[in-house]
Amino acid sequence: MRISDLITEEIIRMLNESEANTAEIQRNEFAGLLGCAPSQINYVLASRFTPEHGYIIESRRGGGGYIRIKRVVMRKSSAIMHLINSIGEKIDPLSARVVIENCLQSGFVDEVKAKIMCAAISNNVMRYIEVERKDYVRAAILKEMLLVLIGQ
Amino acid sequence: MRISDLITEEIIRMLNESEANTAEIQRNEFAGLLGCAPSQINYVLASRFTPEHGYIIESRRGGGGYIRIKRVVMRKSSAIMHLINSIGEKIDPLSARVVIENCLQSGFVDEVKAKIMCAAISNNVMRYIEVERKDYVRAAILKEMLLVLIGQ
DNA sequence: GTATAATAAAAGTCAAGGAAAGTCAAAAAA
DNA sequence: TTTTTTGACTTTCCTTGACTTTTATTATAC
Repeated sequence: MRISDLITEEIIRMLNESEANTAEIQRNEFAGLLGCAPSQINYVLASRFTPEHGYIIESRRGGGGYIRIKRVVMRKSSAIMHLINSIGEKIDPLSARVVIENCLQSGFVDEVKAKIMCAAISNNVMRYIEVERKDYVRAAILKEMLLVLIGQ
Repeated sequence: MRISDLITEEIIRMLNESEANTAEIQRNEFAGLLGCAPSQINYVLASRFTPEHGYIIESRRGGGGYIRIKRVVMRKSSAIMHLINSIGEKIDPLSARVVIENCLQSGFVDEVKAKIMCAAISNNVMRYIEVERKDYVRAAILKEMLLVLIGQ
């Protein structure tokens, strides 16, 4: 079996194990582990983990450097639609946070947008709402904001 | 983990704790605390706390010397602060739209963020709120979201 | 007592070296 | 021919230490 396939499989395995669809490696260490030349990692990333394949690579040189492979979830809009449907007509604060965190991890929103969304459903807002309505209002706000994302 | 990151984190922490967005250190003491060479402090400041990053450094040598790191609060922040104050405790739908439009025009937000903010205070959300409370809830949501922008 | 000189206590500069990742072309394998 | 593998070389970033400059304090001269 090709070493390239080994590398590919190992990265995929790491991605599958990761909650955030992200694998982080140290190139030299990783190469040593799999018994190949460090630059072969670059070859595999360049040939099989491109944006066209649905991946984003970040890296950093120097001491403590790393290579981070992110799997971007395609069919963004259907994923968001799914999220919206899962919310239903009400949602508790914690679940709402999870939904937003999910969007952030999946790359549907950046950090600022995530913060804006959190702010919109924060306790500072919700204290103006009658207790028995909070979950419904929270769901309404969240869903409206998520709908915007589908258009992007 | 890199020592540079430690230094960075510690400075940021001090800045966050400071009311005046200012951190003051003694280079040698600080380096000793974090276990690094004193000149590494200079490296971190030169590479991560430049004016382009939004910081200003002042220092003084000799006995009782110091390094002062100021986080520059840009005009943006005070402008947004002003906006928030102008909203008060309630706002009607039209004025809210104007505020958001303002942020868009001023470049404080991009189009997607503006749409998200509009969505959060849209009629689809507001219909869950009792009529006499709508303006207050709208103001609360809007102000919370604007607060996020100050951090950017 | 004041002015000057010596000393000490800081911070600044810079270059060398090390620790990573990136590039590219040639050789090998499929 | 195309894909894989390797290694030499490059670039970027981090760390350290030797040396310099500035400022404050103390000692000395008058």
